[in-house]
Amino acid sequence: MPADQGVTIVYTDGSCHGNPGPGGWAWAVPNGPYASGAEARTTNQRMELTAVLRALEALPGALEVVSDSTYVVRCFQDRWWEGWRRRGWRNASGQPVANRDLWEPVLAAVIDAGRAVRFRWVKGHAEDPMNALVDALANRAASRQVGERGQVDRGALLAADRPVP
Amino acid sequence: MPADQGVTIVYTDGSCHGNPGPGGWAWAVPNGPYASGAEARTTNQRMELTAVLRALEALPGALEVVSDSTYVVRCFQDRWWEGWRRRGWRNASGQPVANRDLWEPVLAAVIDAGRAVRFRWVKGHAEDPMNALVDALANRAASRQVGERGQVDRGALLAADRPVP
RNA sequence: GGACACCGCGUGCA
DNA sequence: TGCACGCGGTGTCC
Repeated sequence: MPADQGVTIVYTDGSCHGNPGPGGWAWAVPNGPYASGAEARTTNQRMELTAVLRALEALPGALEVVSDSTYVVRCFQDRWWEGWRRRGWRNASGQPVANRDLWEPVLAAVIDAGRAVRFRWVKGHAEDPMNALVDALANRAASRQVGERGQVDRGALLAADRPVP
Repeated sequence: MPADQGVTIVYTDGSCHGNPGPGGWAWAVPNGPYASGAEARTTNQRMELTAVLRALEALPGALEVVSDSTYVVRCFQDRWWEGWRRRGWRNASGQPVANRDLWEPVLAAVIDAGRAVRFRWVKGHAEDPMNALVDALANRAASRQVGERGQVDRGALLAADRPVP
């Protein structure tokens, strides 16, 4: 029996037209639920982070979060958050850590809650179909400035999905 | 008397079937000379640039180069070349500047020579008949893989010229 | 100095 | 519809 037993895999992504500008986020579980949302003016990093936060809030149990953002993944893999807390939320350059209002609830939900959450990085715009799916969802949310919820098709992932006109 | 007195206007264009693939370039002066050439395997950008370089070599005096390539025009209008030289021929992403072997002689012939050369952008596939002419010439060169030289008809610019099958 | 992402633009094609 | 060729910029970290 693999150690991954019971771990939910969730893909996350964010997009932001203009950066800063109108943005969108999305998460999706293969053959499971998905959700997306939008913000009128934000940054790419905030949308990547928001996608993770919304997934943490919506999904119970052990998680594997798959993202193409090293900003998100390396915070945990390289334990950036330890340095941030030790230095009173200053980064290595002595500047205030950006997006602290999002990082704090994320760390609370992962580190402080002692929850089993693993982060995995995948290259963007590559072969991974689930990464392509959340990319399309986040992009659509950013363009339409609305959120969606639903169930990922088990067949062709994005058959009915096309770029927004 | 306009300041443009004595400025030769030259239209340039490049094409490339497949990109990368067999390509062609062309330049033409309204009611003046034209030239075209071909290459067996190249890119669209290299052909656009080559068209400019050949025009600079062939035509004396002050020039107005008209191109539908922002790649070519914005290098001068936005002074990309200054950044490239400052950064040791790295682009803004830190990668080596592409087509440096063509950019260097072009910059030498324009910037370093202190020559009066202006660049103007026109939308491709629009109403401009001279842009259509050099597009047809470059396309024909790419398809036939041969060069041509001649004189632009003063009448209907492209009466005998049609897209190559 | 390094890395990833997010965009914007035009051209060239299939 | 989607790909390749190329550029500039911001968001963020180490």
